[in-house]
Amino acid sequence: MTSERFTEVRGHPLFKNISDGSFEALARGAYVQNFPPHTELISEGEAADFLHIVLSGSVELFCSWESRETTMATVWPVSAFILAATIRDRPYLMSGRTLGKTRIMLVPSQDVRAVFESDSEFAKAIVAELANFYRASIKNTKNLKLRTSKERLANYLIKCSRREENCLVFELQYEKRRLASYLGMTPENLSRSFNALKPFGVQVDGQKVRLEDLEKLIAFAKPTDLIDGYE
Amino acid sequence: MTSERFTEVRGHPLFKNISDGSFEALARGAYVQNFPPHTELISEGEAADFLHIVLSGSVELFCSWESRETTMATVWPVSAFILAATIRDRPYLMSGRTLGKTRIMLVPSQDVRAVFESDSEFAKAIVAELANFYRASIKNTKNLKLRTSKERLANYLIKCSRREENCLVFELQYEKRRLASYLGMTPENLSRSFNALKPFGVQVDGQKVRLEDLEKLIAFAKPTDLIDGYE
DNA sequence: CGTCCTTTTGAACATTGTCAAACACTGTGG
DNA sequence: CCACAGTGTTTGACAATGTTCAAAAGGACG
Repeated sequence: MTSERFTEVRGHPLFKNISDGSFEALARGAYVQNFPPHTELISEGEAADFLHIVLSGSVELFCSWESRETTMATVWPVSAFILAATIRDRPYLMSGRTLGKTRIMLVPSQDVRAVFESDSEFAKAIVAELANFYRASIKNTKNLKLRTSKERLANYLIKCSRREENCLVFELQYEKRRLASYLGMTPENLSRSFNALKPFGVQVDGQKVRLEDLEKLIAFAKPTDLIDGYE
Repeated sequence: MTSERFTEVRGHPLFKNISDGSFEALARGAYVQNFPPHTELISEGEAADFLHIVLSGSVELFCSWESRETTMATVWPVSAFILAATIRDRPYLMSGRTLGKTRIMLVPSQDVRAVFESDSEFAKAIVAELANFYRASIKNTKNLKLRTSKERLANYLIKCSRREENCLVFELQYEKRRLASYLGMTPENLSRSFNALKPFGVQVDGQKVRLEDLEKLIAFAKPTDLIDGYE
């Protein structure tokens, strides 16, 4: 039974409500591959031949232009990426590389498009997923255009804390240089921004972060669901 | 015959392939309204009660946070906006105001969601639309994070020229203060950026722009479809 | 002709980026 | 176990970029 091969992804919002037949059709041409750290999986400009789904590890999505580079997002399990390029049969707009050792499920784009045409439950799930992606991207733009780098960092830290039930001590999920790039600044500037947040109770030691006065930090950062909400 | 009321939008990608019955269902509760210039149609945070479609005039989408404001996009006829909020039944992430005198078609969100559930052609059209919006937003983020303000302006001008069959003389479509905000800078900085582009053949007089050396400007701006493409 | 608004210009300032060096951390190989 | 290279982080001095404030110039419109 083919559909039992990919139980890990069956519960993902994209596949939860589709028929067994549709899932079979997707699973038939799909395969799972293991990648070592720092492997470039896709490059911007390439044809979108496969829908990628991260099963374990993580993938950094980044973009380049004229020898500059910026981190756009990090994808954690279990999530799909480059869905829009796949469904529209357009070239990737972002490149992707593994951070740690990473397991990826690859589904041929033509199969995704075929099932999209035939299974309206799948089409609906794709609409929900794309709408969420779009709204996340709009929030990101607001964050970039309306806030200074210090404010972006403060709100990022609050978001980390919220994600772990408002825990006041946590580890940064990835290197500071990547975090800096994600937040739209240089590593040097990130380092200085951390220092500038000390008066608001932000303590950093390596990857460990302690928020000693969340109230004060929130008063400074002024987070709002319209920018910082998970949806 | 209800469906003959809204012939202007029948050819829009969202509605082109849907059944007459579906179009009727959308048209039944829909209405068209005229708005004077500078009228706020929607405010971020509000419930998305209607899908908006610009029939004539134009609408500025903008966002605010802590007394700062930024222009996110301008919507021209015939285009829908805030589709993602409508379909997901979430609050608006952006506010919208008319620029000139503007005619808007308003379709109740619940009708949009109902037809989305019943008509798979409509669902497919929505997928295409959302995917395009998402990719446009990613391109916008790349533009903001990878380029300086001068480079953003140069590429914007090239895009204007391209839109009019590479015409070297054209008018800016809206005020410079809005353009500045859209490009992520202050009006003062925009003014200086225009001056800084003079060596590349950029001549500005009021709203009129002349590109006297497109080759040179392109050599400076280095446009790419992966950021500047219309799709 | 004035009034209001936008745009431009200038100067001071703030923020962010660049470059170079020091430092810390990690893992390797002797 | 230590020396060492390689990488990432922090710091300082400086440069570039972008913002703010104030004022002048230009346009639109009654």
